[in-house]
Amino acid sequence: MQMLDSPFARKLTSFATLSHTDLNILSDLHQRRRKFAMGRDMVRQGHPNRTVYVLADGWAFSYVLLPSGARQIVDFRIPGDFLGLRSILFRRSDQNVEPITPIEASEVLASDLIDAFSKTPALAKAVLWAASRDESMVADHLVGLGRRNAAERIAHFLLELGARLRLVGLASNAGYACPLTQYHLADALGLSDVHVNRVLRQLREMGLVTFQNGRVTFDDFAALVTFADFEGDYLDHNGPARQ
Amino acid sequence: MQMLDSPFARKLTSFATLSHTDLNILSDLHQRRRKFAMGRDMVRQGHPNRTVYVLADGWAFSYVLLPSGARQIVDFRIPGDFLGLRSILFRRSDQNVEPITPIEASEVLASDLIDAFSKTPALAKAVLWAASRDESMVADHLVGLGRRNAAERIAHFLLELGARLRLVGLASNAGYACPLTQYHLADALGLSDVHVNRVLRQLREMGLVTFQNGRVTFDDFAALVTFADFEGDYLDHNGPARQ
DNA sequence: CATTCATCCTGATCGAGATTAAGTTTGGGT
DNA sequence: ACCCAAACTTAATCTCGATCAGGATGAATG
Repeated sequence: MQMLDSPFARKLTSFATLSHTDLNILSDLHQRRRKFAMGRDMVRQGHPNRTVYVLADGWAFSYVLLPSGARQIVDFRIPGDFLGLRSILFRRSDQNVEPITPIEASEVLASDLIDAFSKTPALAKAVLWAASRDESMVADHLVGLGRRNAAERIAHFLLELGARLRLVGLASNAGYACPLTQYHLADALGLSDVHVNRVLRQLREMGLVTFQNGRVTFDDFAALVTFADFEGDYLDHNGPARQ
Repeated sequence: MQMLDSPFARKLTSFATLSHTDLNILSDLHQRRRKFAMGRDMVRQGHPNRTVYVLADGWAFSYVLLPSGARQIVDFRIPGDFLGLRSILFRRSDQNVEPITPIEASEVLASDLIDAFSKTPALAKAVLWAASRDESMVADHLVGLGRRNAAERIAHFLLELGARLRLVGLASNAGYACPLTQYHLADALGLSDVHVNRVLRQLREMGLVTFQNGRVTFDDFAALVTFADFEGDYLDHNGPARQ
């Protein structure tokens, strides 16, 4: 069964909360694979949204456009993540989602997902857990924007992204492949592109981390963790609590 | 039944998604009323948390403390809100919660709440909806921090808070009672207390809004909405989608 | 092969907001 | 009536990061 090999299943099963039957029910929900080209919105602000996607391959990000023209990226979505989970109960999306790379995603009808809650309460738990985790990440992001300077912000962000990617086997302590541009970083971290470039150079010259050629390399992981005051543990082994 | 008059029930029922039996089951879960004195943490960062509270009366806020000593307030909780919802599945809290005023809250055991999901799937939906709404608010907050200047940020924040309070009958277009200090605003909005004071004066002198003596007064609501580029609709009638 | 276009890089200048360092108002306690 | 601690207010100075104005590179397109 393809499902059991996907980053999604890998993440969920790593918390050992879903039984095999649960996973099968979830697997049945996956209606079809869809591909999305980069640069065009998958979900649009203010539009009703009746489907959820599970990202199988590729990266995307959700963002808000302000009338000033400024763009704030709220978070990045990597393989194994839900796309548009929040908008299944909120009737319309308050954010846009745009692919960074070509995307493959499994489509799930929101109504099917909700109906499945009654069949397998464990699924409701898992989905609520995913939502909680998303909120946690957004909250962390928020703390960075509010109370960290540019260098700490960038360092922290790169570490956090690494921690998430490690969960689905796409990163190590050495580094990871990363399709983001410096513009993405700027819009996510509330900085100008120029300044992101400058600070990245500083971090590189300090021998902490290198962000270049589509790759993030941790030159001195321990020092970077100290510098950014990063606590990566909350993502690692905090699956749904077992009763 | 006391439950049906609470801000909590008022909010949930206003979306017409919970049946009376659902509400009764939820009501049975409320174990006991607890009071908390202001200034002392109800939930502490890094501590396990096995209970959820529903705020019946008073205000609180959740925050993160950075090693630099800086404090970032993630959000404010007002009557009708869950407290610690995120940490019921995340085994430990990544944030602190501190009362602003004396608090009265109903305690719900996390395990009871989760068990109830199997009895009434509608409850799972409602809880997921609450979590989604929380995430939406945090995301909005994030956008403000990233891409709005101090004045827009403060104006937007005061409007958003007003919209939330209106939902539970604690505010009107004229204004609302607000126990926050300027320090709270500063730590929520990533500004210094001094600058908050300055900008509040500017907003007052522009005839937009007055934040004084524990009260927020909208001197020119329409102008303020324009100034802050506020879209208050998403809170109003976006309850769980009806199938 | 020339030409766009996106990405990345750099230096100079400027401004929003932080910091510092006061003073004032308010309310509670004794 | 007094003291004290919060909360609030204001002004002067400094710093971080934005903005402006470029140039360099490589990949994709004609």
